[in-house]
Amino acid sequence: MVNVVKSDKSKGFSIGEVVKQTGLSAHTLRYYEKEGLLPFVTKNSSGLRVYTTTDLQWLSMIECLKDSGLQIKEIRQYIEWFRQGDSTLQQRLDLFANRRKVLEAEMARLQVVMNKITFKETLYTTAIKLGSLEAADNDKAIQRLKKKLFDSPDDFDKRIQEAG
Amino acid sequence: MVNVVKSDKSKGFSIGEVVKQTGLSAHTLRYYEKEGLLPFVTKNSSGLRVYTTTDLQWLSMIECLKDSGLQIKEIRQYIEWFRQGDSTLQQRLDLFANRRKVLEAEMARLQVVMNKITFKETLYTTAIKLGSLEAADNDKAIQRLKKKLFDSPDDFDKRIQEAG
DNA sequence: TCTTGACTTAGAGTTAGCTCTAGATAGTAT
DNA sequence: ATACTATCTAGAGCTAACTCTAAGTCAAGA
Repeated sequence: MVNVVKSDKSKGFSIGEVVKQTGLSAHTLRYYEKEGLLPFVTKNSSGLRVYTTTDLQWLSMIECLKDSGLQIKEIRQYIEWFRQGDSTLQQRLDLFANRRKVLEAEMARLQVVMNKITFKETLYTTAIKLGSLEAADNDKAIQRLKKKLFDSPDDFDKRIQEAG
Repeated sequence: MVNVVKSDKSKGFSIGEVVKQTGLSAHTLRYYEKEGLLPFVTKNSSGLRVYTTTDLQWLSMIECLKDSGLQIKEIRQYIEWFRQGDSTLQQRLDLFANRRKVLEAEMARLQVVMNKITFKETLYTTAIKLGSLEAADNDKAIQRLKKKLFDSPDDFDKRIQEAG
């Protein structure tokens, strides 16, 4: 009934099997390959792609690098460095060190946004309780919270309060 | 020498002044307006935009919502709710509550990525010290660290190790 | 043999969020 | 008067990362 492309597990996986394992679409897998992210994928005598366990490991690494905010072309650069061997260890270390710094900055940024959003959540909860946004804005507890959260010397909000 | 458009501070700011204050480009400010994010901006008798302090407050709010991951059309929706008054308090509260959940998930995700990147940084530091990536991979301390970080039951990396 | 379904390719289309261009106007400086 | 600068509009162009289309190949099942 079901027509499954068998790709002889000892030799690797078909693109359909990789789709199931990774959740990526076949389109995306071919796109990644065209962009140089999967330089190890081979084809069988019929022209079908055969993915090895190493290719799946690379897809996992690509996912990690993407999640860290790297662009496709930067991931390709990393893979090229990998293929060049130990002479590029320093470049790759630099890339990871830079990623860590970017991630740290991003997490700090998100924490600032989180504080603002949480304040708004409190503000609107109070507004619903009191019946209007204006009443909540004039609420003493809300004003104290706002002062506590945003009246630090270098916060932009000290000068320009957010609307809404 | 310098030709500054004077927009009578008591009545507001020119687009050039807003560019300086916000760091956004004039193109972007007009684009936001076209997309419905600045429905309060008026024009003077010459057809030039005049921004008020309220508009600057909205730009600050827009920045916050964008930073929280909201799309432009979702921000427009929020602004429409705001203009509709207290009858939409619940929708706005829901939006903020949802934002907080999304931000929490995003921060958790970033922490996972951070662990992986930090491991890679340690791995490559060791590789440079030992002279090759293979030597670092075989290093006992590295293997212990890898086991400690990634051998939890539901980590994908338990089954598919990352390459590179 | 015919059909089905998974695969192949080259290349076009999509989306978000800008970013820029061209040509016009209005006010200021020399 | 002339030049300069800031602004205006409509609409085209750009980038990243997909996402899809059309037309074709290939192997297995009824």
